[in-house]
Amino acid sequence: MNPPPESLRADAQQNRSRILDVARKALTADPEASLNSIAKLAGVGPGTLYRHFPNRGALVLEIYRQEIQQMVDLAPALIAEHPPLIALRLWFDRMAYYGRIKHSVADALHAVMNESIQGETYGPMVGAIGQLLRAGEQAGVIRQGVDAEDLLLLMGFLWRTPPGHDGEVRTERLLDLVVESLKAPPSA
Amino acid sequence: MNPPPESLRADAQQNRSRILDVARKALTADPEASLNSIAKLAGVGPGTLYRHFPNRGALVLEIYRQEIQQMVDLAPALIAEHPPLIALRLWFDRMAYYGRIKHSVADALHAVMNESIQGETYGPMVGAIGQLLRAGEQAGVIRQGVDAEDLLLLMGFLWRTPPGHDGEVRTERLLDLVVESLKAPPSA
DNA sequence: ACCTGAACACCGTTCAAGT
DNA sequence: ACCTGAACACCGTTCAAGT
Repeated sequence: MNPPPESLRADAQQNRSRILDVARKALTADPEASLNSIAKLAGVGPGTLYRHFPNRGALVLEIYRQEIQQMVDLAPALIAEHPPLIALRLWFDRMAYYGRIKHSVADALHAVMNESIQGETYGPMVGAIGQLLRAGEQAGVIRQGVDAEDLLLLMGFLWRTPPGHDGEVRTERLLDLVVESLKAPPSA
Repeated sequence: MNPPPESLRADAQQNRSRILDVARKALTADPEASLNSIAKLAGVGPGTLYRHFPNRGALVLEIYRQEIQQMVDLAPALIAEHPPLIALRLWFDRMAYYGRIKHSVADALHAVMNESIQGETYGPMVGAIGQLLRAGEQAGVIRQGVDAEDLLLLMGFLWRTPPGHDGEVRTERLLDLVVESLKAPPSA
């Protein structure tokens, strides 16, 4: 799927793809694997790795890009074979699959930290949201049975909104959408 | 808000909070600031920093915990002062504020990488989602005007779902919820 | 044109010595 | 009981020397 540029010499192309293969496995196993250790596993000198990928980010990015490319190619394929709503659902299912097995190296890089943070903060945050939901339920303005953890998870987009004015507008729109979906149906 | 444990000697308490203050600023400015440099800025030896926080994660976690605590305390305060739906909205507004200024150090740690990844993958992913949405619009089963970027942002919870069976169930439930909200209203 | 691998500055982490 | 700071193994990165 992203063949190494043909402009490279044959041995350079081989090195490049062997580095990528090794790096994907090594970084999936241990997100903090050192670049020197990856070079050694790939059987090249550290300088060779740096010739192809000037820094850690460039290497991770290339691995990530290959995975993204798979997702992008999948969309038209699903549209061709399924009704639109099914296609959309299947596409997001695949995205969920990547998230689940942490096959995405970019994501895996954060896993260690997220785990420790999760344990200490998840509970209190869910508790706070639970209070807000219950207050609304008792007042009859929020529908029954909304799960606080679900809502926290869904609200995670807040942490990934692009900076700047556009991001704020988008955030507002999404917040409206979510809050709207929480409202209790008008009573009969 | 999280005063250093009283069991610590007075000078240790001072060191601990000075380290946290310095670390919050330093890590916000540069997510990759070294622990040795933080120790130096705080005017303590590296050993002292490690005595209080055995690794980088522990330090980041403590900073993060202080910020979470603010959010948790805010919930009952808002409930006391506003109608429930307003309280809920204000709380998430505050959460959005943290996301926006990247004041969360945990988040800032990922910023560098996210930026480069963003540029290269955001476009193609939005394009793929756009295709899926348009296919549904043309078939009349997805409502008009849903923004592909909005949807990608909202779907980000997929990357943060906890592993294991519970996570899968929750993911399914949220996917259902989102896909449901995309459906076109039954035509008159 | 590309690769190797020694070398450099710096990192996280430890621990003997101090107070 | 806590702090200091030298020291260690290792990291990312560079670059002269090779083919």
